[in-house]
Amino acid sequence: MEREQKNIQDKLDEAKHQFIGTIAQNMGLYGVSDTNGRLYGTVLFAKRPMTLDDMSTALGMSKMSMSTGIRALMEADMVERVWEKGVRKDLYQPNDDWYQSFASAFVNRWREAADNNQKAARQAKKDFETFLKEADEPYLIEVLQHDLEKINYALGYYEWLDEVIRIFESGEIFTMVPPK
Amino acid sequence: MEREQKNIQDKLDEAKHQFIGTIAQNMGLYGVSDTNGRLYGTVLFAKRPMTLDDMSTALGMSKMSMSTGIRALMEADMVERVWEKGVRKDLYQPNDDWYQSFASAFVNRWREAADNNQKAARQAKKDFETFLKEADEPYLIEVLQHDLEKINYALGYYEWLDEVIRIFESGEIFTMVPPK
DNA sequence: TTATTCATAAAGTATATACTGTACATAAAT
DNA sequence: ATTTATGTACAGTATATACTTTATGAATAA
Repeated sequence: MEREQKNIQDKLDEAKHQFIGTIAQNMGLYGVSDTNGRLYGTVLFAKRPMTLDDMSTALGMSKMSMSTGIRALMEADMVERVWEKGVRKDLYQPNDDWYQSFASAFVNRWREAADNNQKAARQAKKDFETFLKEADEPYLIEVLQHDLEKINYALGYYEWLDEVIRIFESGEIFTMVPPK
Repeated sequence: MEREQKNIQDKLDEAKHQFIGTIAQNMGLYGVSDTNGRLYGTVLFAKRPMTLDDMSTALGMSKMSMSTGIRALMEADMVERVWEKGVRKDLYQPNDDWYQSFASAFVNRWREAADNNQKAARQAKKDFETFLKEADEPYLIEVLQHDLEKINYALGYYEWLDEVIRIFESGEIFTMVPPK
């Protein structure tokens, strides 16, 4: 019987390992590397908050990697540091609001890019319009009009994108598609 | 006057270069590398469809890079090959439905990941439940229940994510947030 | 058929990224 | 005050990625 329980334990570890491997593989979408994904999975299934040394032995990797990895996960708000009486080492546990993590990952990635692009497009539009006033060679004028069309299209798109991002940013997405 | 027009042309090129640089920088979000982003920008503003040689001289990079770059952009549906009578070389022009590109980029990235994760979670749940039936050591049972909670949470999340992706996939997003 | 032009494959090189081991600074424990 | 434990900076190494040059195969033109 002892033997059999041991087998279950092994099989459980194997099943968890499998699952963690899969989600880690896809965690690049959240801006988290493969290895840090496995790190997150390990912390996620731990029954208790883990220390860097725990993680190091669990994954068979250097403590330094755990240190930098956990920092990345903290910045992505995927783990949090907790304090426990009498424990000197830093302890980490999963911050497992995946819905919020998704929204944050999405917004963080797109917000800055969208803003930069919009700003650049506005500047380009201003420039092009100035050039158009100065130009009098037909070919150049034609080119400028063509370019302005492109820019105006881009500006419309950025407005739209801005609105889409805002839906995730404000949490409005959670009323449109309610969490389960 | 000729001199002045030349100046405008230069300034225009500079302004375009600036804009292209900015959008290229952020195009990583679409799964497109920096350089391929500039390549797209170049094709976008070209007055006529471009050949690989055109691009090569425009960007000062090897033709081979243009070849692989343009293939990546084709796969991302950002450029298309066009045919012109009497022209032997392949010609490419921008496929500039940015709204659709955004939706595709989003869906392509998340759909497969979400499906994989969901599948893995279902499998894990099945495994865990089997183990739970077999187990009779209290500690092990406790661990299994803890793990099952995590998995059930994950499954709920994947359902939600699936629905979010579906909104972009089906184009429903365009009625929720109409293009400008 | 032969010659030429074009796109791409293969191999090589340079640059960036991820990980490790060692060493150090900080803070708790004695 | 001294020692010990803990997290992180730094430097070095290995692996992956991006780009170029050279070579090859396919298709058109002569």
